[in-house]
Amino acid sequence: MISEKLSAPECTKHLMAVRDALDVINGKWKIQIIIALWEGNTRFKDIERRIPKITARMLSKELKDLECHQLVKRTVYDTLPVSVEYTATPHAQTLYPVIEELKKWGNLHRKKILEKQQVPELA
Amino acid sequence: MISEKLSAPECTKHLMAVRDALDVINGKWKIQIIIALWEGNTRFKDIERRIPKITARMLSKELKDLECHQLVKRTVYDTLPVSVEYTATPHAQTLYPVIEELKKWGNLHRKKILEKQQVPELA
DNA sequence: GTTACTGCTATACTATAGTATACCCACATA
DNA sequence: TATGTGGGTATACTATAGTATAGCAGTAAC
Repeated sequence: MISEKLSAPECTKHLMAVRDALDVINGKWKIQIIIALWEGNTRFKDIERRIPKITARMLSKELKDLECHQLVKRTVYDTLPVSVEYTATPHAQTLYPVIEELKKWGNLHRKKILEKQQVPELA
Repeated sequence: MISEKLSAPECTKHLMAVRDALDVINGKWKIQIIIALWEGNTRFKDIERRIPKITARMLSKELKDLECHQLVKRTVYDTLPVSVEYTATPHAQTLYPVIEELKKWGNLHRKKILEKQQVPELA
């Protein structure tokens, strides 16, 4: 179904793109963080509180990763004490359809798995 | 942009669905394996040869995972010696749009990242 | 002066993913 | 008898992701 149109090198290229995407959104926290930002949580502690069980260490690391991938912008305000604002970039917005597809498929898959677990003592 | 329509528990539910999806397709090999099956590679050694650098150990483990998630069907034929056929299930087909979105976004993201790396000595 | 909040970092650990290498059985071929 | 193929498993390792806990600097509130 894919191979009909693609040569092997082309196919490898597509696989690389999929890998690239997964590498960026992979892990337990990245999508949660992006969504938290979309919800309007912009301060470090706000995000930390919004996402259950995340540690400061992970949040810090993941924010840096996301910034590096240009999905998050970090702005430091020269207040006393300094306040730091994290915002999702326009580029992060382009992830929306991906997340939607993942969400849809996650729900579909859950139903599929549960469906088989039912009807155990039918026959 | 998401929060406007969703209460916190609803949002958590959606996050769970995304997590479920990522848990299934996550890792270096699963999508590659599914695509190899779509391409018509059905025998263990065929798949192993089709996917560069995968080891028998990983292939074996990943095929079991995928079977457990009902994305792959394993059929043993009573030949001498036994031959084993792996096929993608119809349920695996439902992953197609997800993979497409990941591919599209992977390409978009690559362009985005490269775009910034250019123009270093413009000004 | 003590407590608490913000925005982190450091250290040490566990758990999971992935790699490398060798090996197994049953059969076929030379 | 040796070598190769199909379909794997066993053992041991490394690397990365994630957890747990503590602490620090600056400020502010009581």
